[in-house]
Amino acid sequence: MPQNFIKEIIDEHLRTNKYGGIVHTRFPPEPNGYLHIGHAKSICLNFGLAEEYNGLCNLRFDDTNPTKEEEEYVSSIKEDIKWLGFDWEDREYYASDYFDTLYEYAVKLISKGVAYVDSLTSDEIRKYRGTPTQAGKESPYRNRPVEENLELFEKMKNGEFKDGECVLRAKIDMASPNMNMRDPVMYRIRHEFHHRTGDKWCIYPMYDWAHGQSDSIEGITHSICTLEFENHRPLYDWFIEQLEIHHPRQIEFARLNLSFTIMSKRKLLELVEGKYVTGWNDPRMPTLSAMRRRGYPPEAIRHFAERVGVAKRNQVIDVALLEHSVRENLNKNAQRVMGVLRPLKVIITNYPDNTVEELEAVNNPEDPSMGKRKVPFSKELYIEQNDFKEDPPKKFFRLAPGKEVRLRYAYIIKCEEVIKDPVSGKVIELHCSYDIDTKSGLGKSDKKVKGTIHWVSVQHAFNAEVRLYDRLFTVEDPVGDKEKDFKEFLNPDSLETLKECKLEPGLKSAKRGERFQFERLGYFCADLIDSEDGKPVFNRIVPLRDTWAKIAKAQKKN
RNA sequence: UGUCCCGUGGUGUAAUUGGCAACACGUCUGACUCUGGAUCAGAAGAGUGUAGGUUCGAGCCCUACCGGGACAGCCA
Repeated sequence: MPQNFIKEIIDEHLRTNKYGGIVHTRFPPEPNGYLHIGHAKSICLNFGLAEEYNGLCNLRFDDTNPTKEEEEYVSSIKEDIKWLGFDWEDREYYASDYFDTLYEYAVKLISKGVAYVDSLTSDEIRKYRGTPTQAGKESPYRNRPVEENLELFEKMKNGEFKDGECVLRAKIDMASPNMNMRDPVMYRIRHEFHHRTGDKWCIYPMYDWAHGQSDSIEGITHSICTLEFENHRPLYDWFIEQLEIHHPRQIEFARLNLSFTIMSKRKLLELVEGKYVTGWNDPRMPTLSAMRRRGYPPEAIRHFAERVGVAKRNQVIDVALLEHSVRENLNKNAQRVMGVLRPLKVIITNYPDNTVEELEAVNNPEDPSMGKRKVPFSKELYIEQNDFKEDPPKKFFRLAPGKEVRLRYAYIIKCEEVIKDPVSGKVIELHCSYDIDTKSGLGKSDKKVKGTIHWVSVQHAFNAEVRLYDRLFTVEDPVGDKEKDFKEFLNPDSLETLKECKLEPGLKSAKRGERFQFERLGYFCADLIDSEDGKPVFNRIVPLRDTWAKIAKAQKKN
C-alpha cells in the first residue's frame, strides 16, 4: 500500500509504543444493504493495514437498529468480503454481542452523574438542541437525581415505556459548538424484534454510544471511518474517557466516489425497489455482488482500491480507472475467443463446399502457457455487421466493396459482391473470394492488409444471448443537480440484450463465472445466474479500448 | 455568520519531514502488430487556492483572507 496519512499516524504510534506495537482494525458494516465499491475501499484499507502491519482485522456488524437490519444483508456482506479475498477468521462480531456490556457501561455513566433519562419528546429534543450557530437549551429532566435515573433506565430496559416515551442521554454540554456534544442520545426505545437478540431488548444503543465502546471491547487500536464522523470524534473520545476503558484512535478518511454512478445505499435501494434495475446484483449496479456477476475479478477491485489512495479530501474517481484495472487484469488472464455479436453472413465463393478446416488459434498472446485451440472454418461465415461498410470513411481498415481484410487465424478475403434485401435495401450477405496462399502461419504470401477481423463459421456457430452494459447514468455526478432527481439521469441504453450472437463452438461449455476476451470486442463473463449448462448467457464485463471508435467520433465531429 | 475538516496538472495520489513537484489514469503523437487490443518510445499539461511572513531556501512552518465539505435523526 502506498504511503498515506493513516500509515503515518500508525507509524508514529509504533514509534511511541502507544498500543504496544499492535495494529488491530475492524470493518464495521451495518447490515442494512449490500456492499458496494465504496465499501471495498474501506475493506481493503482495514484488512490491508492489518496485513501490512502484521495485525488483525475484525468483521463487526453494526446492528444497533433492528428496524433496518436483516439477516439477508449479513450473509451477502460476508460473501462479498470473502470474494474480495479477505479473511476475518473467527473474529466475526456483532455490536449486539455487547448489548449487556453496553447496558452496564450506561449504568456506570448514570451513576457518575453524566447520563440521564430524558422524557422530552423527540420533537422537543430537536427544538432544545439549538442550531449549529445557536446554543441549545437544557432539558427540564436534565437534573434528575441519579437514583431516579437508575430506576427509570431499568424500567426502560424492562419495557415499561412505549417507543419514544423517553431516552437515555449523555450529560455533556448543551452549548457546545459541536452539535454532537449537546447531550447526545445513547439509548432509544424500540419494541422490535432483533435479528440476533430476538425479543431480549427493547432499548437499542445509538451508533455513537455503541461504536466506540465496541471498538474498545475488541481491543481495536485504529478505528478507521469516513469523514462524516470527524465531528463525532470528541464524543467518541468522551465516552471512552468517562468509562476509563481501552482507547482506540479514530481516524477519518474520504469515502470513495465514482463518476457516472451513485454510492448512497438509500438511493441504491430506491433503484432496487423501484425496479429500475433487476436487483442489488444487477450487473449495472456499483455493488460488489453486481460486479462479481458482471465478471469483475476481485483482484482488479483490490488493485483499484490501492490505486485510488487514501486521503481526507472528497474524491471523485474517474470510472476509467476502475475499467482500466479490470482490463489490465483480464488482459493477462482471460482466454481469447471469437464471437460475433451482430452477424452478417459472408460466403467465400471460391472456397470448396463441404469442407471444414480446423485452424489453430492462440488462447492468450500474453501467456503462451495457456496454449492453443482449434477453430473450425468453412465456406459460410459470420462477421460483425460493423466490420463492413459500403462506403468506408477514411482510415476504415475493415471490409468494403473491393477491399481486403484478414480473417483472424485464417485467410485474407476480398469483398466481391454485396447482396441486399430487395425490399429494405439492407445488406444481408457478402460474397467474398479468398486467397489460399494467405493462410495463417503459412508464410506463402507477402500480402499485407491493414485490418484483421473476427469471424465464426455458420455451421459450427452456436447461438447465445449476450448482454452489453454501459454506465448506469448519463452524467458524471447524478446526485449533483439539486433541481433534478438522480433517476432522471439514468442511462436508457445501460443495457442492450442481443439474442442472436454467434459464438465459436468451444464457448458452449463455458462455466458460470468463466471469463473470456471476445477478440476485438471486450471481456465477457458467463452469467452466474442465468446461464445453464450448455447454454451460457454472457455479460460484457468491459469493452476493449477502441481506437477506431475514437477516430470515428472525431470524424463525425468534423 | 458557530465548531471541525480539506484546497498540489483534466482526475486521483505522492514529494526522503524545509532542498528547484513525482507516479497512475486520462489526453495526444509515433513505432510495432494476423485483436484499431496489448506492448514500446515520446509529448502536452500544475509551479502547489490567494496575499503576506519566517528562512540561504516553503507544497511542507506562521498569519490573514478566499473557496469547498461535514454537523441541527430517538439513522449509521
